[in-house]
Amino acid sequence: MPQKPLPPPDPFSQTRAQHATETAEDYVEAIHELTNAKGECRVQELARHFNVSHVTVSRTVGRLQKDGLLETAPYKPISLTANGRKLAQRVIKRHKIVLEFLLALGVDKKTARIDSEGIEHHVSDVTLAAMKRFLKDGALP
Amino acid sequence: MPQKPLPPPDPFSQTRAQHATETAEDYVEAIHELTNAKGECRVQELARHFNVSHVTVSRTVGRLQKDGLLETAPYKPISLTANGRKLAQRVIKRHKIVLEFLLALGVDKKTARIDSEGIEHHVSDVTLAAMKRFLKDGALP
DNA sequence: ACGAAAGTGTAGCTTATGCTACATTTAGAG
DNA sequence: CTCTAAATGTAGCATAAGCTACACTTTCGT
Repeated sequence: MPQKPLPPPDPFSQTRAQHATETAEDYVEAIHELTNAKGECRVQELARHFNVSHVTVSRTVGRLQKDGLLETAPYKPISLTANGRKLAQRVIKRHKIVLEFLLALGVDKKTARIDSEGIEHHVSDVTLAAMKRFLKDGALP
Repeated sequence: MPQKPLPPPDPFSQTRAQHATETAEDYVEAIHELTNAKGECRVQELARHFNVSHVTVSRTVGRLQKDGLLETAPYKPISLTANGRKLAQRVIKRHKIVLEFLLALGVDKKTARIDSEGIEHHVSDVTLAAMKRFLKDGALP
């Protein structure tokens, strides 16, 4: 007999999940750098950094806390968890390589900065390795 | 005197708008190629192509029609408008350059295909020019 | 010509990301 | 110490993109 339709096995997926991941990466990266630069990281700072309202930041921070990437409390600063720090370090390293790669390619600094932020989330380990090789060898394989 | 708060001057912006643009680019690209390959483009084909439900495609197609990028009618195939075709050609050209660039960099075909789809939306004209130059000269400026 | 299968549309739910307006807390000036 | 300004939180709305379930067309085989 036809059973009751199974509960949604995959509540959200694909693009939505990917965007959520990109957001997480952007946030941990920013939190890591703002913390290093200013000693602590505040909602308002993130809002300025991303050029969005503090409300948007506040909600996203809540989600990332639920996901175990950061910790905070009402009216308190935001700090990364061990997991968050690990992710941040990976993301920052990747971002740096992409940026340097674009510069090596002859892209001007301002454009390279902008493009690298968009591109970084879509660079696989394989492509990242190719960029590193290029930066080191200055030539093709 | 404090006037009534102005009506929202910018109903949605930034990330949301950018994602919407990326979606538009992906769709016109796919529609252009599916039309070339199969003579016509159907909702179901797009759903298979993007690996999403036909409902998602249907809604997005409605928005893109409203935006003047394509035309369709209930139960009819989808075709690009002049604007849609123009956008598609730009996107396809850019995508092709990014893909060839990654291949030239030594990235394997499968990875290059995947990464180029993520990267293409974030490559500015400046960076695209740098990639073209690299493909042509095979060296740095 | 009819009935089933495939395709498409509609209703309604979810999450993620934006916003404004308003409430609350914290911190700093006096 | 108080009182205000800045920061943060909450309520409530919008859009975009994902889904399932169900209804309706089209198409195609028999």
